[in-house]
Amino acid sequence: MTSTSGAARPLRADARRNRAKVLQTAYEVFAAEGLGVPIDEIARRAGVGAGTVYRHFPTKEALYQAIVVDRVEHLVGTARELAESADPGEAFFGFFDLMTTAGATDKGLVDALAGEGFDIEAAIPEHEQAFKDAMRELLVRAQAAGAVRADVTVADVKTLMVGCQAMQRYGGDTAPTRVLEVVREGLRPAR
Amino acid sequence: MTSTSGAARPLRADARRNRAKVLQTAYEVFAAEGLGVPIDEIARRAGVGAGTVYRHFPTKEALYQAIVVDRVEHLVGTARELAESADPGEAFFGFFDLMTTAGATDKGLVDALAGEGFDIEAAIPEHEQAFKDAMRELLVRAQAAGAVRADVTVADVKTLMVGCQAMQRYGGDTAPTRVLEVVREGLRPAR
DNA sequence: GGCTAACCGGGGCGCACGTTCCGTATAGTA
DNA sequence: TACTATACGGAACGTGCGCCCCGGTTAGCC
Repeated sequence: MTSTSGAARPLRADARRNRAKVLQTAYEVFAAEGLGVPIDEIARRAGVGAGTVYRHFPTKEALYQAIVVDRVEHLVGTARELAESADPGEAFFGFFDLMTTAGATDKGLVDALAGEGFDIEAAIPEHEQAFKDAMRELLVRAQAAGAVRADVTVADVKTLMVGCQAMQRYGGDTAPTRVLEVVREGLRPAR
Repeated sequence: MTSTSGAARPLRADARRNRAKVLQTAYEVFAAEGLGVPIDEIARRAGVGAGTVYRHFPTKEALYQAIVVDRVEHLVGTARELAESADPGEAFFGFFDLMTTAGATDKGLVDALAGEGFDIEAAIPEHEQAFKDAMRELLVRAQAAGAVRADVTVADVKTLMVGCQAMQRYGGDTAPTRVLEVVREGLRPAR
């Protein structure tokens, strides 16, 4: 939840407060209801005017870009921590679960990953890259340990994650446990 | 691509022609670009006025409901044919492929299944039911033949299909073959 | 050919949403 | 306390889209 870039003059106290409130509110609302929520609504829930939102984030896309970047950075951090852990297979599947769970709780992230509303890869290529790198680490280790089939690529895994997130979001009547279990099983080496 | 219900007075020739043109155009456009395309655009491409579209389909939702119903009926028919076929496992996975392929070529269907824009289950419960019944037939036979793990339900399979469609639609850089292969593998009985 | 009911087109209404503008309030400073 | 740069709020604007309406046209029938 930090700033966008280069150090401009320090914000006035009220401005910094409002910026934080907007960011926090937007994070919660987007996570709960997806990227379709109007700016006015976010402003209202944050207790500020719409103009204030636009002063801090020149465009709606800039707003959830800030949020998604933060989210992705966290995920990358977690992935790196997991890569240190003992069991490569456990680490990989732990991260896989984390990502799919994130999809269940954060509708905004799913929208973003699915390109619903804006295009991550084009908007923040370096974060996309960092994410892929972290995941590659987990993947190759798990594959070397024989926990994951050798022929899947990082792109495959990412695609599978998106699919699993869609399942979580969609499958209302299904317990998510079993469908995720199916995908995990499919990722294991052939019998 | 038939009518909605009860036999009203037969349509005039030009009306029937226009209705067909709209339906055909809408089918193609929705499939190619999803349900987000404006009615005016469909009217334009069909070579009619927007008013004409609304005379035949009182609402945008009614329009793609007509299309989705038609699509689902076809799929159910195919599922029943497959259920007759020799190898239950082949039949099941053949249908699974068919559904995921449908997702790749028909963006509108994916939107509809995912509840993006409207809710199938609420709108056309009897078709939803027929779809589930046909799929159950395929599933239990495949399970009895030991081709599919015994603990997955019809709802699970449907959820997995939606997920696979999302993968197709999303995974631009990935060859869809491998990710679908992973899911299929996961559906097989435990080793 | 003439008559009427059915149908057509496309302009227009209402609403939602992203974005901008400007008069007002306030934090920071001397 | 007085002064100013900075920030605030929310009314207002433009656009896009679903949907309706009405003057003109045409199919079907005598």
